Amino acid sequence: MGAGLWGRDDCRDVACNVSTGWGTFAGMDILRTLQRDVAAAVERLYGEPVAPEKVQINPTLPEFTGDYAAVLFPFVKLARKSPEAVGAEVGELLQREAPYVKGYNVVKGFLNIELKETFWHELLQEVLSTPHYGRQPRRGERVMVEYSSPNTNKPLHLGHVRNCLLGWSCSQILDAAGYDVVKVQIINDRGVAICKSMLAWQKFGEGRTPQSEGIKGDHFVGDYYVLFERKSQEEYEAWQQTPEARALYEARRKPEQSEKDFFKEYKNRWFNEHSRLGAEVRDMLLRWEAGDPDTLALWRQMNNWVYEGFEATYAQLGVRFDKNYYESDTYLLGKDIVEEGLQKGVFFKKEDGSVWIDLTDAGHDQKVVLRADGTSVYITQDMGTARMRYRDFGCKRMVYVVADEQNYHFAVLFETLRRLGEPYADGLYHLSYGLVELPTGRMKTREGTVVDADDLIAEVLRLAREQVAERGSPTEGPEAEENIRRIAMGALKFFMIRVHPKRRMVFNPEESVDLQGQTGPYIQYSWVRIHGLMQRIEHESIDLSTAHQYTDLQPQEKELLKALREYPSVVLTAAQEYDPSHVANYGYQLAKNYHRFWHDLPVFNAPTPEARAFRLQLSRAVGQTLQSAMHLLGIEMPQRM
RNA sequence: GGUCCCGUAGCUCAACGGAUAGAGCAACUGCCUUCUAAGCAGUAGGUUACAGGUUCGAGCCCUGUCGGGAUCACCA
Repeated sequence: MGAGLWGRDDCRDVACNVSTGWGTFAGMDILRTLQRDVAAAVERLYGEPVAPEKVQINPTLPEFTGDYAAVLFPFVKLARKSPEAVGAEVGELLQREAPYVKGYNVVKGFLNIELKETFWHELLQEVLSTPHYGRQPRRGERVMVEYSSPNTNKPLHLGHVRNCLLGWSCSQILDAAGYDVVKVQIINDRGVAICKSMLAWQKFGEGRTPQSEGIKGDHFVGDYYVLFERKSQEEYEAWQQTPEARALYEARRKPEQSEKDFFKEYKNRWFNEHSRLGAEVRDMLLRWEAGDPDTLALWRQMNNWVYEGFEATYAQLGVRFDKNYYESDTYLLGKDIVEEGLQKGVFFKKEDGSVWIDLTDAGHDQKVVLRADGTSVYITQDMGTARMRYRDFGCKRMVYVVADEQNYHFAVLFETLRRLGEPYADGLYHLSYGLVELPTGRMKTREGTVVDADDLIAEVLRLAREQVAERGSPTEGPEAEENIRRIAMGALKFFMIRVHPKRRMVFNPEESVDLQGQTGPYIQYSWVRIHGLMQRIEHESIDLSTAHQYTDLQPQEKELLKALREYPSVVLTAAQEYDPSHVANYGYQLAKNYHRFWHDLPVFNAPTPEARAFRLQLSRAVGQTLQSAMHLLGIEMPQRM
């Protein structure tokens, strides 16, 4: 540090990017260049070394002149001068020595730097000539992303939609950031819940199938789950009238407790101790665990129906998985780790034989990791699957996309794995997202307010079709169908992804998804405009080689270029923070800048051939970047709107 | 009660500790005889829940208070 300012060595990164021809300094690294040169200037002027990363560079606000602003407050103390004086001195030095500076001005403690026009041309050229602009080189490191993770007793709902969209976009972003991403889901295919569906089908199904009834398999199986709950409720209500129930009520009711409240509270106990259906379900679960062939056959049949249904929904959402894990394969895992943890002294055994971990010093409680009877609990299984996945893929990072209800569970799981010394423990991340609520509050199965994923998608498609028809665009034929699908899903996806994952979000199915304003279609529309221009270039064979001769750059054009420059760092930030909303909001900003540019400045009808060439090139760069950014969110561009 | 998350315009959301807190929706005004008006421009809307503190500078960091949510199962 502090070796000469603007010496030969520096020339490489600052300026001499000669290979591209007409450029004289690197465009994309302008922030680092400014950081370094401002730091060097401060050091030269005031004799104190300054770390370049301490220099803060922001885009200049639109109401001031200049392109980028250096924040000078941190240096006024060591300079022993006013912020204005520091700005003037640093600005003067930069303008004299740095080849890329056109001018400067100082407002309060901000040094606004105006860049020469060659900088902007260089920047545009870099964006256009970089293959897959925004993608980082491969790191040779694997990351696993677990998302969706449904139960097989009911269809996917609104919450799964947010989960899937987050999981998918997060995977895409990590991929763009250079990781090799392995996308997995863990399917909860066993347990009491699916047995309820199985039993109801066995008793009341009369051999019906999804095919015979013409409904999706997941809905078909889900309907039997609901049927079971209904029959069970009927049985319960009948039971409440029996002498046995009356006696229990009189004996156990708390003072002030109403009959209704008492029986509501008693339901689980009743199901386990008195219910005939309950006994049958438990019996079925036992037969399943014992490997009874008939039970297993039924179980496979019903789950396969569900998987067919899930596949259809996943296809609509545009999400895929590299591997499925099934709870039926993993629910016994983790016991070896418990044994190991006992030996390491990470776990301890209580008198009854149950095994625990004490996390009180980490701000958590004591937690059971193995029951007294030697059977696993939820967290045992998660420890086991974590290790299995690490063996399967060697991922040192694993991301769990799971709703924030389970924050505590994952905090405990990760801390436990850390203490066990698992090699991937520091790379575990819970991508916790807030529940999707309806305007009326939380979705409740019992109240029938659950928004079904397939219904939701159908509704959004219907709305998009309506809008397309209203604008007089074609709605018939495969191409129109595909455009409608892209617009509809673009709207839905953008709506859900643009919100920070951690926030709870309110979703109004009535108004469903807007197609105007800060939306997916707004972004798609800007791309469609560009797409139209690109097609004209083809047809009319326009000469774009004079773009660099364009001199009179407009503010709208600079704004676009500034936004383009940010794209790679936005992708990196989104990957580091596991937060796709950054990319969504960036896409909106870029589209907004483009719409303004389009409105204010003629492209094809630009005043000069150079201006036209430049604006077409600029449009192309924006189009590519928009498409790339939306691709990271799983949003596809329609050919026309 | 303990722990964690969230409180920003009527609504839905932004804002690496930086300049006068920004967008969209809803409301009101304008702009299609020039590349698609799913667009653009404008008006109005704010004590960033509240009170202190840290510093050149706080919506953001710290402390407390008040509201909302989640969780604190040998359920998954």
